[in-house]
Amino acid sequence: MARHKKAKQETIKQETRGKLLQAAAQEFAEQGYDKANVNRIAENAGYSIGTLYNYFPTKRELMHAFIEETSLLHVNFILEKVRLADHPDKRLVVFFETGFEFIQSNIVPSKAIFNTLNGPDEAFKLRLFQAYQPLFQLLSENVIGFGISQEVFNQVDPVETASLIMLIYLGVGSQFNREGKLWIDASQVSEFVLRSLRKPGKEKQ
Amino acid sequence: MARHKKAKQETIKQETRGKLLQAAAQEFAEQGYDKANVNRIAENAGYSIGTLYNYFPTKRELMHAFIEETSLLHVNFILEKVRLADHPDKRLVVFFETGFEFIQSNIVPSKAIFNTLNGPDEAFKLRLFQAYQPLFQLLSENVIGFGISQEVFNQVDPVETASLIMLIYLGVGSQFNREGKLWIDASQVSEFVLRSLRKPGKEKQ
Amino acid sequence: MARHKKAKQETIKQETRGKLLQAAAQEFAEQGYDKANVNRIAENAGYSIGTLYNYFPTKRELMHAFIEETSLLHVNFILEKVRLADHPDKRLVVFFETGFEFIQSNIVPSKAIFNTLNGPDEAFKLRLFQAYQPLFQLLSENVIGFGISQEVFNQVDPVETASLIMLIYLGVGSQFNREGKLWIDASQVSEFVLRSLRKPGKEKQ
Amino acid sequence: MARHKKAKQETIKQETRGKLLQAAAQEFAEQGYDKANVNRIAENAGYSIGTLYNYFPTKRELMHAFIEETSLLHVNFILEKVRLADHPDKRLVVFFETGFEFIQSNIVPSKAIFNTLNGPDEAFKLRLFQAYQPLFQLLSENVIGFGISQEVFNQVDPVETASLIMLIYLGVGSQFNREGKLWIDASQVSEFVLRSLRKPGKEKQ
DNA sequence: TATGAATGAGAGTTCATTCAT
DNA sequence: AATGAATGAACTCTCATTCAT
Repeated sequence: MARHKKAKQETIKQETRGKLLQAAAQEFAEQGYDKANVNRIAENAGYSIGTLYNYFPTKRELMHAFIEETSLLHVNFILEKVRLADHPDKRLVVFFETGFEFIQSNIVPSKAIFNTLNGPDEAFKLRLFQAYQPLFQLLSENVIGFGISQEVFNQVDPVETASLIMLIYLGVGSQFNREGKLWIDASQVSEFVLRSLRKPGKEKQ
Repeated sequence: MARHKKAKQETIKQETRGKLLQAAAQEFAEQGYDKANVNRIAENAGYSIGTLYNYFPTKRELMHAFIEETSLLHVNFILEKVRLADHPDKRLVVFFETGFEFIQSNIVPSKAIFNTLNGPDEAFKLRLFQAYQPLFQLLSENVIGFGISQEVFNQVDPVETASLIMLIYLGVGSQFNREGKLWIDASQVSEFVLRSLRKPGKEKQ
Repeated sequence: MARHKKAKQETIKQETRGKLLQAAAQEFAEQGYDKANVNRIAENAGYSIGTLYNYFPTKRELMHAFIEETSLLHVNFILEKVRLADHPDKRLVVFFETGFEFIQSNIVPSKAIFNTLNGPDEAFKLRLFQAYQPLFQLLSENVIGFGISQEVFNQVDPVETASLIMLIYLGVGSQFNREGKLWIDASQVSEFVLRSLRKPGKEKQ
Repeated sequence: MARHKKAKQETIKQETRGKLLQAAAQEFAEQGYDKANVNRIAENAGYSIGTLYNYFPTKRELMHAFIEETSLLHVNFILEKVRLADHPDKRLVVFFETGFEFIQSNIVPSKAIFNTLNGPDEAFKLRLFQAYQPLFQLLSENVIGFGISQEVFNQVDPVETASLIMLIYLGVGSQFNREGKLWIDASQVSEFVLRSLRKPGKEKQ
């Protein structure tokens, strides 16, 4: 087989895979993992059920692939932007801003992720926690730890505080209306958190 | 039928119903609603499937009954205790303390409730939100609004802030290990929140 | 036990039995035998399921009792009236008149009977055919045979013709609207049949 | 997919559907709708229960499909033949002849249809009445109305008389023995009806 | 590479019947 | 004579998965 033909086939495969994952996200978001129907996923993606099974050997593997794919995008999107800020306050603000921005422009997969995050399946949860580990580390080291070392934030436990902030982020993020609008502004959330973190007398002007 | 006989039958019914609901809580907690198996619930409760269906006409109704029952206990447990405190700070502390206490002494039903709260079923969520409405009202009026009027708390939006606190409460509460131990102390959580709420210069000694 | 007490008990039993049969008729009429629910029958009769089973050992037996009871009333009602008429024409007219009259004043049990008559259960059908045998005999002997011997009717096969007339009677009788009104008059039906039976030149004036 | 492959698959589907419908007819005929067992239908057709449900989404839909299919055959079979006759007498004779012929060569589905026609399910009945509407129209217009206009038949109400004839047809047709033999000849039935319809002095030689 | 007809274990639900009271 | 809580076999329907084409 000619080399260019192989490359073309590869492209086709990636496209098919992408469409299937997108349809899976939709289904997982609407129905949750347990009620999600693989036949319907294949159909909505425009392929036969046989094709889906050529790409993902089981329903669980499909879910795994979806988790991996989405969380990677999610994490990278936030990571890049946060690191550009230099002040601890600014980093926290950017964290919530970009985080919510990602959610709002990816409502469907985000909803599926949030459902899974609080669902009963421990194996899925573990995968998600691992996938979101970089975000957690970013918060505890590059935001809170950084803020403490800069003497801008109170002497709190970075790990526990990072957990609380993650929890707030995910809690707020998981509640949006049908248009993907959150019920609270990113700025208000960061305000709330910063008031708790900042050393007295160190308020930003 | 003799009066005492009727009363006795009523007792029997309540006992059966209770056992079934308890087994349901266990199953819902372990499996989530969709994977929960009504046959297993009946069996674990020590009854046949027919008996379960004599008490609850569908799996959904069983879930509804469980939600109603548990959330009522949960809400009342917190409500009573919080109202006894007179200082806004104290009320918030008591809110988290009694809240987490309830969760720790009712791990199984709590887990089922938290799963549902973030699950894909909107109808269940609605029921839960309605059931937890009193708790939300307590926070926004009797804690935050009260704190603002006492000039102890900052001039924040009581409703939005109550939402954030509920979210923190539920987020923290939903993550406990097998023994029902939370990963963070109630006192640390209230510390975090109070630092954000308190007016500068109004810290409790 | 005193004799009058026994008699009183007997009366109570008959009353209970009657109410149960009435409720059974209603249920059989609305649902057909297979979908009929014995628990519902007991409930609608105002008794517990246990009581129903004290009177009728199985659902089938309940049906049998209902068939026996109703068909006996039905047959006797017609038999008595038809025999009073002396002219063959008149007998046929009375047959349809009293037959439809019975149906209209007993819509509920009649509907149940007609359903059963054309239902898939051969055992029930057999019972019904036996129960309606007297009516069939009345037609073939006392109406058609009588008409032929009186040289008023054509020389037809009395048995086959009786079957056709029974069929017409039951067919017409099984189609009434909600108020029990038939779609055709008894007189029109007997007209139709008499035109076929009567010898030319023997029309009644 | 190659064109001939698609066509082949279509053929397979039609074959499977046909076998399932045939097995359904058998089961409906023997048991009636309520006691009919879909698992048994699938098994007797030589397929798994899953396959049956790939073709018919519910038991009711299976029944609907069966009704539609069978009644169409039944009606068309009679319609074509009756229209070929030119004399009103002949048309009635042909109506009964071809009607009973169809029943005798399709005993199983016919039995299922007759059961349904007199069963308790109003929705099924409605469908059947609609499906047999053309036959009814044929009788009232092309047979009876035609006979009256030709001055061969008495001045009867065409609609009511058509109903009576339909009723006789269905009543006679629904009673056959195990070999599908009816208890009366088509000729005897048409004799009976024609004697009632024909104008005096217009008897066919 | 893509297809989709076929599968069957497993789920929720019904209801005739029992029996201790 | 009357009760009704309890039973469990049987039923309809779902859907992840297979495999021959």
